[in-house]
Amino acid sequence: MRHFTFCSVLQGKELEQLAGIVHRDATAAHSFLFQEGDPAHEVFNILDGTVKLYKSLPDGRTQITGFLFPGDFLGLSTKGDYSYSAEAVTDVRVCRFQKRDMTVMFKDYPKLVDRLLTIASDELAAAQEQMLLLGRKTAQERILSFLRIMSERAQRRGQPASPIHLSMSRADIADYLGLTIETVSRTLTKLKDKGVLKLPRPQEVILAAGYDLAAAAEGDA
Amino acid sequence: MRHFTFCSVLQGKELEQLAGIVHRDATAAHSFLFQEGDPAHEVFNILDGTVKLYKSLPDGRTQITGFLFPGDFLGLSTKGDYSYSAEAVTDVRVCRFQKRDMTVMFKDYPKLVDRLLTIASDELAAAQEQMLLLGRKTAQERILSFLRIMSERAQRRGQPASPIHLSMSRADIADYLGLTIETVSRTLTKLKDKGVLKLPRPQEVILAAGYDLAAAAEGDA
DNA sequence: CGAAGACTTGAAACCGGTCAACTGGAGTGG
DNA sequence: CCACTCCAGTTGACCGGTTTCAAGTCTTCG
Repeated sequence: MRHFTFCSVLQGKELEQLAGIVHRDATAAHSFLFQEGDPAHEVFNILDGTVKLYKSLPDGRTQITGFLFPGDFLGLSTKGDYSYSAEAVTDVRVCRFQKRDMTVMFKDYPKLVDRLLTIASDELAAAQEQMLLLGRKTAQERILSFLRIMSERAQRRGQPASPIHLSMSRADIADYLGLTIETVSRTLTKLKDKGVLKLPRPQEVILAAGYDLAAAAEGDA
Repeated sequence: MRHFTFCSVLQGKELEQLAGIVHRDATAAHSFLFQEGDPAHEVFNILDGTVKLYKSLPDGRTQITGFLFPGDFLGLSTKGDYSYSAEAVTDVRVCRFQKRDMTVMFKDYPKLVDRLLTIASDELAAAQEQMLLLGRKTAQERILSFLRIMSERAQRRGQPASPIHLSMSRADIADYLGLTIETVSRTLTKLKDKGVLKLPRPQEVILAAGYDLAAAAEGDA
């Protein structure tokens, strides 16, 4: 299936109707799309770049709950206030629209409801998978799971499975996997020494051909 | 707000219409409602008892992603196959109906769509909170967070905030918090020795009056 | 070329895990 | 009625993977 964004679909079909409803916007790396506690009346669709979602404790400890890439939605299934923060990891382009306008779209395009539920279902399944990772996997399994996730999402965007380009820092990877930056770095080095992967640059991972990433990420030797 | 189940609401209003659609059922403790990989065509509403949802790794390591109590839904936002297993912790009574029948209900009761999205949104927020717990909290913070969650959910069902009745075993608590049963036990003992709580029986926790559980669960001294 | 920041590497400490023994209450049967 | 068994929960001693603290190295960019 071909990769596409919600916005581009809308453009093709209902451009005039949606003029003044859908807005395009650019956001610089490290700036917020919104923060925990902000009222959630906007929905975003990522056009380009990487966004991180996270929650923090009072003393600063942080857990990244997900990364967003082109085509992904943000804020769709959020009611009331945002319960997490969204920050641009790289420079980002998004399209945004008011949630109340989406209700209007529901009436005209009832299939959107189904699509929305599918997205919510996928998000929840990913969240449960991440709980398994955070609660029960070793550092090495977490790193391999992370590489697998990044590789599969790149493929869904039409990119090759390997090399994997990591647009986020070691600190972000650590905050996503519930580890420290040192453990992330050490574990990658160990995998490199084992011949599982190559690291020509810190942000580029080349997987060894024939390595069963999925099995290794689940602890199957 | 008064506690009620979806089923009881339906009963009052649309009993005849739904005859043959909604079924009541009893399930013994430790038996499955469904397992990971089963096709997801049923939706459940818990009437009585406790249910656990979990995912496992090939070697048996298990992460419980949530507990369900009377009034809670199960399978609502699941598309395709279940990506997790659901098992009765205690004897359980549920009401069940086919998801395809729910689509019919959508047409007659459009507010259900909104309610559905609210449930999905709440589930996702809880999942993110749990990721923060699993990725970044200490054993003591996890136990206190757990007690807080159990207490608040009991209150939503019209029960007092304390004493807290734990219907699940130490093993289930451990699998929910990403710990071992020994650490769960030790941490509870430590909190008892500090005077934070009393443990008249393993499944009954009495919180010290005036103790700020919410703050302690987030690491505020 | 120099500075700043990201990443890596090393050594030591520590929190929670592992392994093992003990306790206590519920249920059973002599 | 009491001894026995069973199993969940508790407690203790030790271990080890990950964190912490502290240097190093590499890259980028002015």
